[in-house]
Amino acid sequence: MKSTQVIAALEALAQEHRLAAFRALVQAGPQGLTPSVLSEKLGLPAPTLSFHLAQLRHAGLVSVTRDGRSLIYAADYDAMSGVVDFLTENCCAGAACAPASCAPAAKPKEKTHETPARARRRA
Amino acid sequence: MKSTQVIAALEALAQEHRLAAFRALVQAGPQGLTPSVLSEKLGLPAPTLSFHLAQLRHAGLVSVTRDGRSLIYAADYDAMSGVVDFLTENCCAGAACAPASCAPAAKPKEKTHETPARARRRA
DNA sequence: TTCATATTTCCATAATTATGGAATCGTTAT
DNA sequence: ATAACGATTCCATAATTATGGAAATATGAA
Repeated sequence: MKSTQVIAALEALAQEHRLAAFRALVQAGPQGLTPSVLSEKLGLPAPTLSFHLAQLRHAGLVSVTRDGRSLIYAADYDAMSGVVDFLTENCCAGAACAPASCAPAAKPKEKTHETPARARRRA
Repeated sequence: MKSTQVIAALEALAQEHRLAAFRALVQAGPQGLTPSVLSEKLGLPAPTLSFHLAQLRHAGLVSVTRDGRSLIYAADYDAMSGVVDFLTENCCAGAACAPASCAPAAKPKEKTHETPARARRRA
């Protein structure tokens, strides 16, 4: 996954209402939820919610399908998985950041480094 | 980890320069890097970098210590781990989103749901 | 058709975030 | 002291994002 995609996803999730919406969609599972249900659940006016859902959609985190007059938004698990993988591989010290469910690896050693200034001070 | 903290962390990482800085710090390991080194590495003017490092700091993703005239920024692995855990637990379908390094669990079943409109249409 | 419902787009406004030069602060060397 | 260095804060400006009412669009019902 490219870092620009990851940034888009993080940007999308880094907002109270969007994170809440996404969590609700994850909870709802593959069958998803309609904007009106989400609007009710989250207490957001329709245009505001629509704006946020569009953000999530553009970030590739949710998909939309139509069912009659309703749209159905559903979480894209693969996309989310990609984000988590990126963070785990690039932004954690490898295995050190694996979820608790995995056999926890040792944290990177705290080898206190010899900095120039410290050496100078001692001398 | 509270969702407000997670949002702060995602917000911090959802920016090109900050994500790059954080990745560099993760790569650098516990001994960290100074702003001048980062400034060089990322090609950012000092005040701009300082601004972004402050964001990362406020989000709790990096720590700062002083060594002589230099400051030393280091990635906070625990914080990052907390973020990944939150995303894995709350924003993926549980095990479905675990990193590839873990035994991959089955994806949530795509049980195509019976929506009201679909039922109506058939009737 | 005409009407009602679900949702989005449009738009103006408010609020937040990013940028980088100039000035400032803390630390070390002379 | 004073100079030099590393880094931050200050500040004005530009750019982006969020908000929600009003209007428009699409679909299905009467």
